[in-house]
Amino acid sequence: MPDSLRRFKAGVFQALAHPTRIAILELLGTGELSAGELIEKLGMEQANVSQHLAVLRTQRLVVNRKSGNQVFYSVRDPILLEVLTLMRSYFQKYLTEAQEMLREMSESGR
Amino acid sequence: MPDSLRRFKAGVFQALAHPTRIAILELLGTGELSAGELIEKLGMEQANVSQHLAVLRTQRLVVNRKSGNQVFYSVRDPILLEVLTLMRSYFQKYLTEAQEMLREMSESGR
DNA sequence: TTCGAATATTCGGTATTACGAATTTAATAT
DNA sequence: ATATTAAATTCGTAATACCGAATATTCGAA
Repeated sequence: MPDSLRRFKAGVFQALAHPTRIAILELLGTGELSAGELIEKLGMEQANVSQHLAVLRTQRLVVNRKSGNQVFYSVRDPILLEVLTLMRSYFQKYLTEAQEMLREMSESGR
Repeated sequence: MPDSLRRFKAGVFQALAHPTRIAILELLGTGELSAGELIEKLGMEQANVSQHLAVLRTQRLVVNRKSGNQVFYSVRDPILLEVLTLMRSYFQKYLTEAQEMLREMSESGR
C-alpha cells in the first residue's frame, strides 16, 4: 500500500483521536445537530467546539448544511459509526484492563 | 458514555493515527514478526520503529513475546484488523476525493 | 442600513509528539 | 569475562495540537 494512502488513513484516525471529537460523532449518531446544539450538549467553549468541528470537516468525517443562521452537522458515512461500534465491542472486551490503564494514567498524571 | 471511556477510545485512535503505526499493524496482519523484521520491511531507523512499537504497546494494540535475543510482535485482537478493513472500504469509497485532498495538501504543503 | 445571534477564524501560550543520534539493557556466543 | 547482536530508552530539537480570549464573518430581523 502506498504511503500516501496510509497518510490519508492516519489523518482520519487523527481526527478520531480526541475525546471531544468522539463525543461529537456519537452525538451525531442519531441524526444531524446544529453547532449550537452540540456546544450546549457538550458544555464546552464555543470556539473550542468549532475548532474540533473544523478538524472533522477538514478530514470530511462530517458534512454540514447551512440553514439561515445555523449550520447543521451530520456524519458523512455510516461506515464511521460502524467503526465506532466495533470499537465499543473492543472496549467492552477489555473493560477491566481499560479501567486499570485509566487509573494508572490519572495517578501518574498528577 | 463517561468521558473516561472516550479518553480511552481516543487513545486507541491516537495510536492508530500515524502512517508508520498503520503500516506496522498491516504488516502484522498476517502473523507475528520480530522487531528486526519490522524495521527491515519498513526501512526506517531502528529507534524510530521501536518508539512506534512502544506507542502500540502502551495502548496495548499489540502484544509481544520474547524469544532469546528477539522480540516478536503480533496484533492483540482481530477486532483491530476488522477496524482497519472497514476503514479500507471507506477509503476505497472516497478514493478520488482522497487523492484530490492529498494533491492539494502536497501543493500547499511545499 | 444597523443590530443581534450563530458560527468560524486568528492569535498566543503551553503541552504533546516525532525524529535521529547516542546510550543502555538484555541475551547469547566465544 | 567480554564481545556481539537485538531491542529499548534517553535526549535535544523541531513540528503539531490544544485551549481560551479576542476578533471576524454571515445571516436574518427590525
